[in-house]
Amino acid sequence: MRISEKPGAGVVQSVDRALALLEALAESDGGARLSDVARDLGLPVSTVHRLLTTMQMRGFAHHEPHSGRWVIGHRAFSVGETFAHHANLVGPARPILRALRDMTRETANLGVLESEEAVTIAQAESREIKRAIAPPGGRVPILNSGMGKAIIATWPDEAIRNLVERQGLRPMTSRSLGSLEEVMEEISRVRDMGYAVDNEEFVSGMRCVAAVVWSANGEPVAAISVSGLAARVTVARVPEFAGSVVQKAAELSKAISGAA
Amino acid sequence: MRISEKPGAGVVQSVDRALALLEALAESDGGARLSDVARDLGLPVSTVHRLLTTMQMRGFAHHEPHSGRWVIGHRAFSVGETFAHHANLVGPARPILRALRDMTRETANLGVLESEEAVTIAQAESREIKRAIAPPGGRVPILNSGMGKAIIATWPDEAIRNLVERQGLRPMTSRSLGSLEEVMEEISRVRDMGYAVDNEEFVSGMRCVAAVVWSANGEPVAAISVSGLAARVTVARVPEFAGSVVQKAAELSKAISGAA
DNA sequence: TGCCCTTTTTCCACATCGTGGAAAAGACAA
DNA sequence: TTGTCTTTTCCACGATGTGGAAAAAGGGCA
Repeated sequence: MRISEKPGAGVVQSVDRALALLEALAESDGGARLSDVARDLGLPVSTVHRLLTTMQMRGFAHHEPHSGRWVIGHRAFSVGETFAHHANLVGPARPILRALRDMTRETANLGVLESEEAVTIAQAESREIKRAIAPPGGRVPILNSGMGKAIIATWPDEAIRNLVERQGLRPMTSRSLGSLEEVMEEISRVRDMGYAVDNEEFVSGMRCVAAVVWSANGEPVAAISVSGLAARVTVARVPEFAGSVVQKAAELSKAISGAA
Repeated sequence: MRISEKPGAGVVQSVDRALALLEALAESDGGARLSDVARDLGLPVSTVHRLLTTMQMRGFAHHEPHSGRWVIGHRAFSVGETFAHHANLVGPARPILRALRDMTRETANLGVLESEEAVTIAQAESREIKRAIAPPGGRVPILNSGMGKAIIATWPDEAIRNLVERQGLRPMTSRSLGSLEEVMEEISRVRDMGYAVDNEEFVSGMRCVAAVVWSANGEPVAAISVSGLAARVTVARVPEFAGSVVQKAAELSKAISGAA
């Protein structure tokens, strides 16, 4: 991997080289020797050495004392890990949310759990009715939300009971879940169907259908939902909406795992 | 995170800054804005902008078109991944860690030794308490860590003495091991029990129970642990946790031996 | 042991390259 | 519209990165 390409305008040469170097280390299996990477990149050893020691000081590169080989450092690992958090969810999700909005004509949402609440992190608003359960950034109790229920339905029963015990239930409308039994029944319904419904449990007059989104490493990281006025998102049409939501949730799961 | 520290000798300023920038992006949840990181790092916006676009060209940083926020790029992720030639460990470990997390409700960890420190390479976070001893990529001195002790307990005494002599002890809390005698006693305890306990020896208030994972050819390659607040992971419950940890460690050992 | 060869590390003078102020271009809100 | 914010571009200056070359550190081999 020569560093052939001339440093495009407005690019910091040394940084560009350092990143190329990181990539070279990543490719080399079992670490690379200074002089080898230098040759591969077509750079003077002294230059590569300086870059490597700089990256070593920040833990992005690591010099194996025994083999004398350079490998990717732990810091590069921990920094890269955070890529898997939800910042990168939003990007791929947007076109999917828009498609979902256009299929259903209702508002499409993407949400995650954060400190035990469901948080909407992206949204494609209905073109017809500008009213959402929660605006982007808005928080809803997990058990009063379709997205929340879709996510925790993947948890073991024990964890769910625990959650209920820890934070209690907050019935906000007459239809909100009011007891642990109701919660467990509802959860088993969600598991059977493969999607969750918020049936006017947070705001009356608003209904919502949600499905879970899986990360590459098998964690339920988010949920996608469609929400709208109960008068339009009728009980009868829920299965229809659910089909679209489940499909799009699967699409997003795939998108965030596939992209490398 | 100011970049305060003067650029040590022999370090490339721009590269050092770029790496600090990556760390800042990683820390900021949900991305950071140009002017904010610039302020945080104490650097001119134009400089930060130049560094970011450089990193963007290589996919290490990514500019969310909608929110205008900068996040860690996919390349940083894929490069960081290779940190572990232990990759073949991490894959099989994930479902096992999740199961362990669900059995215990505490955070489950997988770690290896690297250049004489214990490094966490995978984790299933507790759903209830988001606080870990070390995040993925985090390093802990071997003798202040349950995982570290579990692994070196398989070494001959001579090698352990040698390690202690070479790197000394770093008592980080009042309970940390403080002398070679204490270490050897502790190690023999670990051997008797078949698991290691970090009893607030690295961070006070955090306790951890660990067991070793064996490779197909009988090398102690890793350790699995459960860690949590000392108030929840009480001394009385340690044997209970240990049962789960030992079981899961054995399961992983088997999984990585059976699989090619 | 001593010698030779390879690789890593340090050093330093030169000028390239990164720097950061400032101005321009956008982006929103009122 | 106008004002205030942020992002992006530009450019002259000199601090900073560069790479050749020399010194140091390994590592076989006899």
